[in-house]
Amino acid sequence: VVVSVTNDQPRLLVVGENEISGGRGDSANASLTGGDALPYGPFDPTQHRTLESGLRAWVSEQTELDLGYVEQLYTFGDRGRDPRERQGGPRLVSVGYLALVSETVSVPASNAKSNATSNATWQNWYHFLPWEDWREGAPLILERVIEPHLSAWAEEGESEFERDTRHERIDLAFGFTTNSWNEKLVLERYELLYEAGFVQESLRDRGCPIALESDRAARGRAMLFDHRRIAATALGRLRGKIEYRPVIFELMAGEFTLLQLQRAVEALAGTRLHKQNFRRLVEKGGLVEPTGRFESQTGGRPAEQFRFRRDVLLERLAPGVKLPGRRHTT
Amino acid sequence: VVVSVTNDQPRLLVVGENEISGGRGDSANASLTGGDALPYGPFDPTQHRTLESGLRAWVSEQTELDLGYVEQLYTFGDRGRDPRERQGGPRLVSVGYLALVSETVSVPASNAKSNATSNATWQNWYHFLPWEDWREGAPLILERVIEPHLSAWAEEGESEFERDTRHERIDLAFGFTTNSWNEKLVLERYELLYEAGFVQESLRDRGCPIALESDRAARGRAMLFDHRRIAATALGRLRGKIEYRPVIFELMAGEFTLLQLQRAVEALAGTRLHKQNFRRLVEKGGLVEPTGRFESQTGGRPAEQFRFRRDVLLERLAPGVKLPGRRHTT
DNA sequence: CTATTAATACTCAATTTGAGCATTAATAGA
DNA sequence: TCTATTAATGCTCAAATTGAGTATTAATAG
Repeated sequence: VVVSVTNDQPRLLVVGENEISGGRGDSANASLTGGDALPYGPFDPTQHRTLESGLRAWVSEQTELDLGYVEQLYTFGDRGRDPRERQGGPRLVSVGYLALVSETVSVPASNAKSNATSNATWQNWYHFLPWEDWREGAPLILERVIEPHLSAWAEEGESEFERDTRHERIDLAFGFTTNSWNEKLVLERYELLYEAGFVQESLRDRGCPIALESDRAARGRAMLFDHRRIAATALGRLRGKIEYRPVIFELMAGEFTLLQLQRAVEALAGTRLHKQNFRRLVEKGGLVEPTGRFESQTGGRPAEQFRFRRDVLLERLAPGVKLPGRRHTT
Repeated sequence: VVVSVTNDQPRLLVVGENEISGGRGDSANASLTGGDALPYGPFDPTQHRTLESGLRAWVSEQTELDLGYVEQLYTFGDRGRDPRERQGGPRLVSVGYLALVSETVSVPASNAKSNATSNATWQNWYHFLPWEDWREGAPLILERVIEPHLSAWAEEGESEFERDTRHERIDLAFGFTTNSWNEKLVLERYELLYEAGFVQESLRDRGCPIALESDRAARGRAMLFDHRRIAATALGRLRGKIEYRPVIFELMAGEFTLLQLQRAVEALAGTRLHKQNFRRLVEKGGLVEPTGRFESQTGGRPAEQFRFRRDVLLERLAPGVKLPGRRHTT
């Protein structure tokens, strides 16, 4: 999951429209077009000393990108991840990694090195998980489309216990009745939507041939295999990590204004923050130092430019950027 | 990494003294006895739908234990994890899991089901990582043995830059000069000790035949392969998780006094806590409810017994047990 | 010259945290 | 029975952190 932030949007490196080769004319045929895919590839143990070095080599082979920060995300090994298993394909186990790429480095990856299969592009993360972006307030689709769908699904439960459990899970993840949104529960929300048959992948994986045509925007774009689940795992993890490690700076250019920094955090967190308090935390935390230069194309008063104080990584356990109370006011 | 807490000690399920079959009479021979091992086994994709279900089945096959809480830890795939690779053995990739077992359930696993290879026992976690237990104050070995060893190693760096970097890493992880201990940096500390040649595994992996006889207690018990690193990963992860998820209750019996709960947290965190503040946090967090029963074998005033309020898991995102300031006073 | 967009400085109340004192209720041993 | 000991439990208080502003300053676009 290769991430960057440009134009105040979180972006994912995506290798477009994949064809799954495999089944020939059987019922699973409807699912052969997997949609966008996360970049993935085989690991060759004879070539690479570690999983991470294999990943880095593979990415720089496929794209122009040089990954900076990389961390292991999760290992996915459920049966049926790759529908070709049904046609006797091998059981794939994928070790997912999260990689952060700085804004300046992020060359559009389409100029891949002489590799026909690689047509990678940067896509807005929220195209795949549209309900996760609360920066302009609660997304309308939540109340209009998602809540009714999930409620109906909860009521379909066999037993009263199951119905109750479903309602509780929904409420915890989406906060409909408590009116509270926890931006970190990305995976929990995706899993509910998958179970409830709201996202295309769940129908596809059940071998259901019908594509969901209504509310396409609300359902988000489908991805190959379980890649959308992996993308959700990554977003949840990153939203958590931002708060306790200074990973946000891996996504910034070398110099930035505090508002630019705030916008990047907001883009990933999917919420707006209180500006003054955000500054207080960042500056008090000793995470940045002023460069003395000013950015004057701000459209307002020029903002001082800052850089990340890399030394804090050594001085102490650098704390990351707390989300200072999601802004409820101006 | 199967964990429980008994008698105020964190314990690990360990399958004793493993013989690594493989090399015959070459220089690597000295390393053939791997020491204690974490329970591990193969994953059979034809038998199991998910990695986790494979793990559960395998553990209940090998031991009497029924795992409760299970979470994926990390996937280990570095070259050389298994020294038999050098003799043409396969490259192993291990998906590590952390499992928590409640005190009452934790039948000593030695009565394994008709399985000759399994002679599992519960071992004190700190036998393997003795420098991590600060409950009786800073371990003496830190100042007496570890600090000198690490300093010497730092000074052996080739360049000034490398020496500086080493000193800074040491200081961040162990807090020698800042006099601050971050209990979560377990893996960072283990890695430094490994790099510095302090733990037996690092000499073993370099093919060095000499066993470290001096300061055996300070070095902790060695484990098979990279299992001690895995154990360190698990301890760091668990110490973090306790604070933001109510996982500690997975390790408790159904009913417990608040002091018992505190002792369990302290056992894992490796620090002492301020009793009154601990109670305040637990009770205010709504994590427990009184049963009305009292435990009178406390040696003092009888303590009320509590149970975990499982409902909090559904009501809201239950917060876990913050470590209320490591106690500096009485 | 003015409206607009931000940056930046400062305030203030509510909460949370760290540390401790005091009181109560049992048990073990003299 | 009396006393020392071990804990549980109740309560206080100051310091630090957080949430939510107000006010002021400095640019640009039209």
